[in-house]
Amino acid sequence: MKYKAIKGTRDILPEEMFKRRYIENIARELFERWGYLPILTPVFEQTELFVRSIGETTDIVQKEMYTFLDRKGRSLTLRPEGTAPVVRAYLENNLKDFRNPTKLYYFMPMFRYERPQKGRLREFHQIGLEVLGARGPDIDAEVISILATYFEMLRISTYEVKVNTIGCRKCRASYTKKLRRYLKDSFEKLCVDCQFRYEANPMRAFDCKNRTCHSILNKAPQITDYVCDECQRHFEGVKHFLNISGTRFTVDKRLVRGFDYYEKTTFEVVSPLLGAQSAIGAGGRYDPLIADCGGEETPGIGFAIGVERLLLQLEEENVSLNSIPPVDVYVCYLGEDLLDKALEIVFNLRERGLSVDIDYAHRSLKGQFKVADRLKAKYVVVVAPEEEKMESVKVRDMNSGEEQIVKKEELAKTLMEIIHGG
RNA sequence: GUGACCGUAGCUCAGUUGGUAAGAGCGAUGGACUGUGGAUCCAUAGGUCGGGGGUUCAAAUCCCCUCGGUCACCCCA
Repeated sequence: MKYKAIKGTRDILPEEMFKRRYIENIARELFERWGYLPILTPVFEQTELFVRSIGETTDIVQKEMYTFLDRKGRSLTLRPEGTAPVVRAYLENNLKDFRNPTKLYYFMPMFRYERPQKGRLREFHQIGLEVLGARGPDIDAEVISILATYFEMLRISTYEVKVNTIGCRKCRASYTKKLRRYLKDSFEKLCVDCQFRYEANPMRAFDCKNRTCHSILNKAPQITDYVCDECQRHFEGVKHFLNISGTRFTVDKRLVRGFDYYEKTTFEVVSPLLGAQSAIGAGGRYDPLIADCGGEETPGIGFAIGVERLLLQLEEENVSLNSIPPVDVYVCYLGEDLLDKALEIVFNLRERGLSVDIDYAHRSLKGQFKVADRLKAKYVVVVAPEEEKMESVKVRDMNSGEEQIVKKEELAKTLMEIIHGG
């Protein structure tokens, strides 16, 4: 084979497409019931949008973006995440005048140049949701609880919702000083990554899995103990409203997000079943982002779910999803000269709304039945000379094996009745 | 970007110390059953042994490079 799907990408074949459509449909149904509307943004954007929103020093911007020049030398980037594009679209289209707050959801592919592993691809898909223009902790709780509700609707049970606050820019600045002061004494013991983080963003050290770092950070001052009064009140509010909504969650003081635009509330849904890439969904509040993108001061919050990880989780939990649906009727014909008659029936039944198929590979009758079986056909209609003489066909119930002769003029009605009516 | 393991038919795999082993099962197609599927039996098709180079009389097998996969680090959905 000459060509292959490029590293970290894959084809999504029919069987998986139906599973994806199922989880997508559940998301649509749920999100729209809660007042969220769909949006789709272009796969690429000006590189600058991502650099400024996600943050110059983040891994995504520094080494994971698919960035290229177009034919006029403009730098473009395949979107690595959904929030910045949605914010851009919100501002560009003045969506605040359409609905305020603006509640949106999306289902889009994302691109990151990473080394593929379980639950991590270079092209992957996210189901995401954003609320622009709502400031209070009540909306934070709504966003987190819709995420949890979604998992419940999918019958996922082995997961945990973690919630934290990372403070706003003001309180984070003073906290960062305190954290640096604490880390200074053990600086030599930190791993090289954390030594780098010490300067760039010391809070990220809480994510470090290095044992030494982990134990050092265990005794470090916690952001939750140092946030300003407003952030503290906000966080208490989030927990309060989460309790009202009946959402189960745990507070994880080590939960830090990787994008610069987050502040205050952060949250994550993790599963113990997925290996190293355990976050199925995650998000947070990003109040500074909209102003950073050139809009007026507007609060925002949202999350994204990794579709491939969600599918892995469903697999791990043995949740059975409908895949390729069976056909209602498979039409067989005995002899080439009855093809015309068979096709008339096929078109007629399709017009009535039944899913109908026929053999185009000129198989023997037995071969046609085998195909019917493989397609899980509920009924087979046989067009054959003997019945044709009586303007009739034979109808076989593929489950029971029972057969009956049916007048052609009554065929559609009869089939509609036994398939839908019964 | 780093490391470990792994690439043989559409799928799952077997292939001995390098020496007629290019093989099995499943699947596909056809037949036994000339008008009937899900069972059985038979037959057929399908492979540059991931790719390239090297060692050798001889390479799926040994060596090097490369591409890809898997998992972990890292990062994150």
